[in-house]
Amino acid sequence: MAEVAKAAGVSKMTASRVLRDVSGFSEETRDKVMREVERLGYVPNRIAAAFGSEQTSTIIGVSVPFLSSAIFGSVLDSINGALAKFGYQTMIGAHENSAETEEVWIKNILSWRPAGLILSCHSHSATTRELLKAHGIPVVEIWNLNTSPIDMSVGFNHFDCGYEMGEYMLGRGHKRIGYVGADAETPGLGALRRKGFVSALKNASVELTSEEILNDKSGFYAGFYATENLLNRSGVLDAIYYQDDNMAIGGIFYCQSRGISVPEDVGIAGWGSMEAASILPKRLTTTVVSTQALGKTAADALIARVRGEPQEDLVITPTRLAPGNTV
Amino acid sequence: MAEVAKAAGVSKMTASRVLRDVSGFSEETRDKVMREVERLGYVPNRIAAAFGSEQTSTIIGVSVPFLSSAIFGSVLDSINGALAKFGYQTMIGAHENSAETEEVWIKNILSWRPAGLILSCHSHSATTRELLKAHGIPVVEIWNLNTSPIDMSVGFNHFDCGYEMGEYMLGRGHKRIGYVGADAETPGLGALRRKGFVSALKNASVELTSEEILNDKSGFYAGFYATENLLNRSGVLDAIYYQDDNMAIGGIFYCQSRGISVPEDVGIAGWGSMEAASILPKRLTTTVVSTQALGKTAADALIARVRGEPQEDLVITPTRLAPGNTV
DNA sequence: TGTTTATAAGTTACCGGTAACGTTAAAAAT
DNA sequence: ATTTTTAACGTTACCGGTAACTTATAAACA
Repeated sequence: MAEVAKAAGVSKMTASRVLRDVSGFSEETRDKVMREVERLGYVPNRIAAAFGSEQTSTIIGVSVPFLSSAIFGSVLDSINGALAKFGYQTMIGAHENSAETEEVWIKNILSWRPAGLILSCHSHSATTRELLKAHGIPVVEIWNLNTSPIDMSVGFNHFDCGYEMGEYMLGRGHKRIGYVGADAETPGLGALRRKGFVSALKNASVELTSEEILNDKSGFYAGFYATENLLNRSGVLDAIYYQDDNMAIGGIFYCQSRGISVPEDVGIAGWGSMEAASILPKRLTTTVVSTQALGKTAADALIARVRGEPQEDLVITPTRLAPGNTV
Repeated sequence: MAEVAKAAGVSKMTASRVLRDVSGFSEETRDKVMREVERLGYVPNRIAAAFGSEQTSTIIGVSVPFLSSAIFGSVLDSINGALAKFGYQTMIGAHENSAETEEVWIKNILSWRPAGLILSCHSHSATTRELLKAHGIPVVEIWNLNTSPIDMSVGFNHFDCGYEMGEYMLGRGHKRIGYVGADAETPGLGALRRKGFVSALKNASVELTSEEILNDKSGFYAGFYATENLLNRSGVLDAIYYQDDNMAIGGIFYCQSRGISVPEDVGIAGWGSMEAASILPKRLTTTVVSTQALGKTAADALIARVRGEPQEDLVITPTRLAPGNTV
């Protein structure tokens, strides 16, 4: 910048002012400086800027369970787009549903003095909570609505999603009901939906007949395979609730391959309105969620807090049970 | 750090040495310093570190078309994991298959003085190429093997993938052949596979009978819908090559919904060995690719270059045509 | 014993910006 | 004509580490 300033015949400080577009320079000076910036191909050094102004950087840390998850990918896209628009850079982390991995990542990212963090879908270690509180950095926890957040929480109410689906299935007259999930060792929020689901059944004095929770990651084949296990083990079921749509689709395919009709022989419901469901011959009964809305809301909330604007601590992102033709 | 040093009764410099684990201190001193680090909850300031050591930062920029794409998500996971292991932070960007968006992102990330960049799946603007060459920063271009890369290239040979599939289809006796793609306005590398495919047909004096390239993003429903358009327009086809597996699956479902048998009435092939194909009743004919291998290879290549270790400029990630039961 | 060598520190200057404050000259108010 | 205000700059110090150098101490050696 010193070079640019010298070439433009002004002081470093004036060049800095022009580049940051703060007040204190004339139009004429701006032109002179910008011309030299262009000519010399000057690329500002944000490291020095972040360092010089005792402020935090324009980095925002975003952590998700896996980057390969389609549904979180779409949340990430939405967050990243919203943040980029306001001049923030996204630093990502994949915590793999482990509080330790998350803690390591958080320690790392805090050393970059980020302006804020967006954490998803995991309960944090004690150290993590302390660290974040001590730094007083804006944090949005997303995915599940957390009623006692570190700072802010934007998310779906997974328990209610499950509860609602439980009531719906009972309402359709089902009695022998199963559940299919994944990630047994590192439970995500599917576990919370299951809890809500089971709770709805309990209220009607119905027990979960059987369940199959794999150790694998969720996916089409996991759903296929788990359904096979479940049905082999428990015999006839009226309906099965799946951790998510992809697993439910796998279940539908298993049934199809064995000549089991859906929903006549067994009802199937998922969660998450995932894209794959769009090609099924029957519309999948599921809970519709907007990952776009979630991501944007979370990013906006974080930016508001960073800028010191008023912002609710809790924002629920609505979900809707969409009855299809599979239950 | 000054506080820590003072508390430990050593100089700032010694504390710095301990924290970076470079030589020049005793075990006793390390213990003293580390104890105070723990006690005071010191989190190092990497911004100051990157600034102080005229070096580049430990940030690595990674740009992909979309974060919501399942296949790139898996590449990202693999890259991020490999980079994190070596103490690098990933800054992501989504270029949405636009050279301008990419350019804006690159200018932004360069202001963070990253140690290196991983760019995917897009030809760059002239300004971008100049900027990167001028900065002399290590760059790996991934996804497609680029024979004249800015710096390094790690990828699949998309043209050959298409060519191979073209030959395979001809070998199965198909003559009236169609193509289905997406992203017409912002073509990715599906366009290159199509080119290879068409080229194989041409070599056997076969013209592409018909094609349907949507403006939408690729996906199950896009494949479903595009197949409907294609078949309505061109009547009977022997086989269809799809931009990727997800679209091919959509195509299979369209056929199923209309009572068209695969592969008896029409053959269907995709690309990318995507997870969804695992639940199909028939194994999908496709090209198997390893996104894991690609990501890890790219990250390793970049780190090698950053560290000044010897590293090939071009690394091809092998692909394999996997004949299934759909062609 | 004196000299060399290795190890463990401390000192100083500096990285490239920005905050805070000081200066100047022109415009506005009295 | 003088004072006050304001916009447009310039100066200086500083952010929190690290590189490069210097110094102190102890061990190894001729």
